[in-house]
Amino acid sequence: MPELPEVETMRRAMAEAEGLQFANVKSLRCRLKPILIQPPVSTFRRRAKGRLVRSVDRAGKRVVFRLEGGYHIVVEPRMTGLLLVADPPNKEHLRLQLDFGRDNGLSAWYWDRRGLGSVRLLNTDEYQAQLGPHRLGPDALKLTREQMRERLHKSRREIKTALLDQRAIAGIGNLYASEILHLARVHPRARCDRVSGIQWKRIHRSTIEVLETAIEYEGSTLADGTYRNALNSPGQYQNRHRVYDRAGRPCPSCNSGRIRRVVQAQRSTFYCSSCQKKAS
DNA sequence: CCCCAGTCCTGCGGGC
DNA sequence: TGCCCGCAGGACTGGG
Repeated sequence: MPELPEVETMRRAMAEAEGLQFANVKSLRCRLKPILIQPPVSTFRRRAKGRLVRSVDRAGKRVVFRLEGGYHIVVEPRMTGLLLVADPPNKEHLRLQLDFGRDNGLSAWYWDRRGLGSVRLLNTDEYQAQLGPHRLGPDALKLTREQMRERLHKSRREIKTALLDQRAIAGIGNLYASEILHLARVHPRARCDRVSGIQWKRIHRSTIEVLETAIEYEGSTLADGTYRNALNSPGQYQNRHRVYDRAGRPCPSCNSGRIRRVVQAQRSTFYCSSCQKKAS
């Protein structure tokens, strides 16, 4: 499930397109229900063709190709989407081909098993409306400790649920929220308005630490094997998971507590009840 | 403001 | 062995 580290890994592979012209988009339709492509491929191609790729950025959990003329190609992988430059895990879930430049250019494929993701071409206004600051908060790797506290500390929500709110902070998903709170030794059910200053400091530091390390390891590939980097190789951060999907096993920090699984906002949360506290 | 359940979609694995 | 059902959780929506 691509979160910030996985999407950042995709972005780095796609950065090869910087300085090239967008050349073509092709639909590789499989028999499955098609993903959302907006506008339809022929219009997409006509509007984007020949435009220079000024930069390849990340907006939370989306890869954004910024084209000249104010256009943006926004790739949103959601649960099972991948951007590849090599052979895909299989052919039947290939959805789209994106070509940049000429002979020595870049061809990228969008692959998506469940098909919940999307690829969209947005103009400036559409981009602002759909991914502007009122829809997407500051990036989890860029905001300061004080910004993080300021954006969350008045809320009565539980901290784990609040970390998933992309309007508050962009990029953290279900897996890394558990990992961050375990490293920070903060209970996932702690109410934001009862989290102490020292705990905010630890949450902020842990956010940077977990996400940066996960990027170094090129993200997490879980047991279902879905996530791959652009060369179709698995990530390695799953080998460093502290709590995620490890219910019943001993806590890697205190070694005495067992990792528990609970459900918050219809999602699994993993934590250690002996080292993660609601207040301090 | 916030919470919850439902929606999209496919493949896997548990249970019988 | 085979089939069905529930679950995985990204983002979003509508109702309370």
